[in-house]
Amino acid sequence: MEHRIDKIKKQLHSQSYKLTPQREATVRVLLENETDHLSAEDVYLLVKEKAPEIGLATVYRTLELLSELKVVDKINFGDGVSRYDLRKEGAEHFHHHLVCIECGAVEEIEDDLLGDVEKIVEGQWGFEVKDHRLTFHGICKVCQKQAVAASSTNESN
Amino acid sequence: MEHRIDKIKKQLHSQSYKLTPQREATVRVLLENETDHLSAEDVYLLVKEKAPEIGLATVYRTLELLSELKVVDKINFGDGVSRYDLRKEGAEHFHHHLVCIECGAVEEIEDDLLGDVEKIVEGQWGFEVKDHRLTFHGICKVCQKQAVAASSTNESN
DNA sequence: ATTACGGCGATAATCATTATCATTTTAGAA
DNA sequence: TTCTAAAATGATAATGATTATCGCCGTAAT
Repeated sequence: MEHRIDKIKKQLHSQSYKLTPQREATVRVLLENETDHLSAEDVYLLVKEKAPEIGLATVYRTLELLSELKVVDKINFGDGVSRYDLRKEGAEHFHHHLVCIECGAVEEIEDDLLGDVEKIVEGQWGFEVKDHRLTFHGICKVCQKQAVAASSTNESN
Repeated sequence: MEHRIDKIKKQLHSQSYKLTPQREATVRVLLENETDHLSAEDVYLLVKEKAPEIGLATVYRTLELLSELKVVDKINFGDGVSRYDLRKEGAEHFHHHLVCIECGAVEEIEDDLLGDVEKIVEGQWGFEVKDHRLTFHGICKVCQKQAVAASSTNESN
C-alpha cells in the first residue's frame, strides 16, 4: 500500500502537484476500496471518516486530478453519476466490466480481451487506439441461479 | 423511411403506446440524423423547426420511451450529456464507437467485433451477455494527418 | 354528451458537478 | 527563521442536465 502511495506521490510531483493530506486520504480510500466503483459522493463520505474537515469540492478536484494523471479512470454506468476506478499496477489498458441488469453488481475483468479487435480497428479504420471502454450488460451468475430456482418453484405456471 | 416509422409505430402499439405527432416528429429527426449522436437538447432544437410547439419535457419523455423499447440506445461519451442513437434495422447488437480525443469526432462501427470475446465472457465468467458497449478513444485519421503536417512544418524544433 | 385517461407544455424541483472566493498551507527565497 | 507568491482548501453559490408536478387537452369508449 505504501508503495503505491509513493508511486502516486511521484506521479504528482512529476507534474508539480503535491500530495496534500487531503489528497492522500482520498487515495487511501480508493486503495482500500479498490474492488468497488465509488461515486464522488461515496468517496467523500468515506474520506470524511478519516479526515472530517475535508470538503466535497476538494474530493471532486482530487478525483479530477487523479483522472488526468491516469491514476483512476472515470466511468459511467448510465445511472446519473460518475464513478472512479483505480488503475491496476502497471495496467496498460483500462479493464472491462460486467454489469448485471438484474442486481446491479459490477464485476471486473483484467484480461486483455481486445488485442485482436484493436488491431482490426487500427488496420481497417486507420484509427490510432489510445484507450477503450468495454462494458457488457447481462445476467450475472448469481441471478441466473436465482432465476432457475424461481422458475422451478413456480413450475405450475 | 416510412417503413421504419411504421415499424416503430407497431412497436409502440404492441405496448399500448401511441405514435403521437410529437413522437413521430421526434422519430423523424432521429432518422434524418442517423449518423449523428444527438443530445436531448439537440433533438429538441431540431424537432422545434418542424413542430415549434413541442416542449423539452416531451422530447425527454419520448427519448426515454424509445430507449425502453430499444429503438434508440442512450449513450454517454463522458461529456455531461446523454446522447441518443437509433438502432440500425434488425441490428442484434449495439454498434461500437471511435471517439477522437483531438477533434471529438465520433465514428461508428457496425461490424460485430465482439463475438469471440462474448464467448469467452460467457464461458469463463458464466455471465449471460445481453448487450455491450464498446468505445475506443484515440486519434482519428484526419487528426493523424494533421499531426504529421504540423510536425513537418515545425521541423526546426 | 360524458368520462377516463394518456399525453402534453410550462415550469418548478432535483441532483451531480463546477465555479467562485476568502482563507490557509506550502515551498522555496531572503 | 521570516517572508512571499503560488497552490490548495472549504464553504457555498451557480450551473446545467434531467425529472417531477400540475393543470389542460384530445381521444376513444361508454
